[in-house]
Parts: sequence; structure tokens; C-alpha cells
Amino acid sequence: MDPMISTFKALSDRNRLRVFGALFEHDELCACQIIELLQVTGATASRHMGILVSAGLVKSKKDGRWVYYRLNRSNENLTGMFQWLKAGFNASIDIEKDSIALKEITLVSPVDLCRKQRGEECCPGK
Amino acid sequence: MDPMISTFKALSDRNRLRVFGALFEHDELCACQIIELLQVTGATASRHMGILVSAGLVKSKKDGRWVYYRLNRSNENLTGMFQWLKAGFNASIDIEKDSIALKEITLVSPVDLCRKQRGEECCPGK
DNA sequence: ATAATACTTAGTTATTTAGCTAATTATACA
DNA sequence: TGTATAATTAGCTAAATAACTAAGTATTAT
Repeated sequence: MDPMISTFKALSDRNRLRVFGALFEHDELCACQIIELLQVTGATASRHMGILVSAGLVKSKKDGRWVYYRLNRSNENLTGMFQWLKAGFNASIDIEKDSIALKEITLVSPVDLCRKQRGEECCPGK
Repeated sequence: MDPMISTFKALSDRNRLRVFGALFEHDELCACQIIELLQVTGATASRHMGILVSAGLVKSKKDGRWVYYRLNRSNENLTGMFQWLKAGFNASIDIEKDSIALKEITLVSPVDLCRKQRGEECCPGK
């Protein structure tokens, strides 16, 4: 597909934009953190991330069973788009909510987050 | 809808991107010229233009039976996006074909173009 | 007034897409 | 080696979307 179209398609979904906003604030996020932020199933989150990755907007790094995501800053063509997006997010309100939620999410380790996600009511601060 | 999402949605269609490319080169185009460029029915062209207009990317001006479109340069938020798009188009190939086609299309007046479109094989240069 | 015409709206159909559950893959741990 | 687990893939359904034809609206021309 035309790279320009796939870029716009990738960004024309609310949940994927939320991920993007999150990656502006947190350099790197793992899949389970994105699941937690979006409150969707792992399958859904994985599909969204796949779309962002194949559009070249996001890079993924596998580490054992874990997958980490970050913005693909090495694509120079996207620099302008990133700036435009960042400016737009500042004006957007409900990214604010995500920002707060993310602070909570990133407070615990991915290990503990996954434990929580599979219902093993555990976690630090308890 | 979130203005950011509607912007991306509006731009994530090949035909609408083609219109956008056309409006970078030709300040103003009327509906029949867009129909001719895209080679779609009037209804389809109208819907596409409606989407671009309601996303705030394009302005329309009605003059009698005719409707003219141009980029909405008054929205400051879009300036960056416009620049990014323009740079992207320069790298894109098949916009080139449209560029050539448009030169032909804009050679004749909208009046003659419409005449041709309804099958009255007429036109100047004949 | 009537007819023609440039565009839009309504209604239909085929395709795409976002979500889910279930099955699969790849890795870590007992 | 077998079991648990993080993530992906496959398969399904509901909703969105792009295309068309046909009907409607507003404007010009006869």
C-alpha cells in the first residue's frame, strides 16, 4: 500500500492514537502496558501494534516472551508528522486521562502487571 | 468526532489524497474537474469532497450551479500537515500522472468539461 | 412556467476494519 | 521434559466505508 495512505490509516483510529500519545510520554512500553491502557484483549492490542509497526511509525523489540514498543524516530520522513501530532495532543483533553492512567500503570513492573492481568490479585503496595 | 481522527480519516483514502495533491497545484477546482480527475460518478466525488470539507481541510464556495473547492489555509493547525503532505507528494510517483491529467482537464473551461461529461462530444481544439 | 443541468442526498451492495474468543507460537521455569 | 505464560494468528461478527444508481434540490436557460 502507498506509504502515505498506510500512515494515515494507522493514525485514524482512536486507540492507536492513544498509544501514540503514550509513547510520546514513555519512551518504551511493553505489550501488557498497552493492553492495560486501552483496556482491550491482548489480541486486539497486538493487532493495533502490528498496524503501527507495519506503517513504520513504531518499532518493536522482542525480549524473551516480552515485546517492547517505541516510536520509530529513525524515519526522517516522519519527524514532521511526529511534531504535528505532539502539538495536537497538547490541545486534546482525554489524552490527559491516559497520561494519568499510565503513571499508575508504569508504577508497577510489567511482571506484576501481567500477574494482575491474569487475575492473581497481587502486587506491591499491598 | 475528534478533529485529529477526522483529519486522518479524511486523508486515508487514495482518491481524497489525489484531490489534495491536485489542490496543491491548482488553487481552485470545481466539482466537475474533480469528477474528471478521479473518474468517478458525481455522487462519489461529492461525498469525498464532503468528507474533506467537514474535516476542515478544504473550503467550498458555491457559485450558481457550480461549486469550487480550495485548501483551507486559514486553519493554522493544519499548516504543518500541509507542509508534510506536500513534501510527501513530491516523493510519490502516481501523483505525477494526475498532475499531467489535470493540465489537460484545466485546459478547457468547466462549461466545456461538463458538456463533454454528459456526452456531447464537443469541445475546443476541434 | 418548463426544461435542462450541476451537484447532493438516499438507498443498496461489497469490502474493510475493530472487536471478541479460541488456537498457536515462542520463551521461561519447575 | 512438561507446564505456564506473553504475545500473535485465525476465525467470527458487527459496524463503518467506498462505490454505484436513482431521486431530489437549487439554479440557469428557453
